[in-house]
Amino acid sequence: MTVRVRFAPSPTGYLHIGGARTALYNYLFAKATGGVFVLRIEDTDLERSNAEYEKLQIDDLKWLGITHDEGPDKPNQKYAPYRQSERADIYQKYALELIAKGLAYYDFCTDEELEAMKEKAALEGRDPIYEGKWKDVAFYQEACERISKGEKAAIRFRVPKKSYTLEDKVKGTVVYPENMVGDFVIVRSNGLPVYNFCCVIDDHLMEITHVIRGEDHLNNTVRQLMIYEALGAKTPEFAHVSLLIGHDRQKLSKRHGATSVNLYRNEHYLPEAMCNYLCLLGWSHPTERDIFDKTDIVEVFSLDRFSASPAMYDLEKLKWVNSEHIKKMNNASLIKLIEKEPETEFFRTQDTEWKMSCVELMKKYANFVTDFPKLVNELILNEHPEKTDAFKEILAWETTPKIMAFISQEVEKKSSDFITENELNNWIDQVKKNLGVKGKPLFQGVRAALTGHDHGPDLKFLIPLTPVSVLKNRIVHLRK
RNA sequence: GCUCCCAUCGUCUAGCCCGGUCUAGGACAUCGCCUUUUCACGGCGGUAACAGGGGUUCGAAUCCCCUUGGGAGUACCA
Repeated sequence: MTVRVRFAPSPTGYLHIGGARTALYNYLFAKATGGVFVLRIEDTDLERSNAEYEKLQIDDLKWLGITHDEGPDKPNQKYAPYRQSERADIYQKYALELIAKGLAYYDFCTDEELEAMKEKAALEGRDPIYEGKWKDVAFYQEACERISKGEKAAIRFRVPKKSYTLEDKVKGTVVYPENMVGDFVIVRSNGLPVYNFCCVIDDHLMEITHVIRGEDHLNNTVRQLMIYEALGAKTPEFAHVSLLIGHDRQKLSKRHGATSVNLYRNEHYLPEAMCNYLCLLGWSHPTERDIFDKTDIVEVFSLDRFSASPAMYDLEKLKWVNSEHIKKMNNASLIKLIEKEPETEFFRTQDTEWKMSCVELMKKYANFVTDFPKLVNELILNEHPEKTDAFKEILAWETTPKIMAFISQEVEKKSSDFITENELNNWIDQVKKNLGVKGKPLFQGVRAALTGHDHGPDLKFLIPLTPVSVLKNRIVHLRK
């Protein structure tokens, strides 16, 4: 039996970090088992759903490299359509079937009646469980007549009086007691079916074998178990992954800041890093590796390494993972990415050799691709570096002004575009011999004279990357 | 409230299922030291956790119960 998994987002907003994580787990599981990854759109809530969001979410998924085998954007597929809004007749058919079997019934209650029931229940300290006004099979004939006359009614599922047990891949055995839920609506009075109903029918019809989704669905599952049973359908395996939480330990949501994938995409985070980090929240590598890409992980991915407790989404660690992926990346690809960044004219117009050594040097300090232009501007192109206290302190050493005078004189003499590492070493040697400076005063002095900073990348790599024209202007600025 | 789920360093986690090898391992962050004739690189190291209480057992982070804490669900949303 081939594994078939699905990711089923509602197109009611941007792709969320948490959604991306569940999608990733499904994708990984499909790849690891040679299975099929299905994308299904759960857009039965017409008021909140929006086709634009569907497209945006698919784009974000694609950006992350989480590609589906089946979905609404692919033609001629066996299980189509993949949008719930296009499957209304299917749900209708099954709902009618359940009514015919007495497993569901029409409910003519008005919103006001329902509201009154809820208030009464709240007052009595009970759960607002539907009392079953139209539950009696004796109403069946009457209900059918009213419906055939065009009257509107919701369809409710008749909840069996028994408890249910789920063997969850992550949570273990979960027991849902009898009376946990009241008869619930499966089709709204406007004719549109409801999530718990569609979901089961689709998973059944699409032959989904494993449902990997967020823990927020764990309580829902009992309703779904009931429907599988009523349908006489085989239940898939379930894996309820723990939720992502924010710093306040609440379920991650918009108010925690950057929680949509497109924000990270816009900031040019590396998609591989994003997946790497997301994968690690709630799942652990069998050999405790923490930097990997999808191809590595597919070989070892399994459902038995999930943590059962929620995981806090932490930007600091994401940052680190991203920086590790930058270091891992080859320089040529990195250069391509950097050149797509704004304000990189100078970078783009240099020769390959320059770019290669620049990237090689800067990647040690960059956490994000967007750091490269910043680094280049700050470290290489800045002609007017801020004279920090640390710089002024170095300037106050008695040897520093002498070093500056010498360096300035040497730089002034240069007519080439760049100075070489050898030339730099030469200057350092001369300062050492002629001025008798060595050790910390020497290097700090030379660094201060050339860069205006008290720290930074190795001078022998940094200075040969800096245009002589910049050096000249910078030194004038620094000596003032 | 009710139902379900969860509980190891500040954070992500390994270990738990199959009790001894755990004076609890790794990673991020943080701190310190070393090295590179300077430094934001690199190397090494430190601080830091089994929520509490009862059992079971020769022995419990690991099994059971209770308490506490946290989370989720409780819709004609998904």
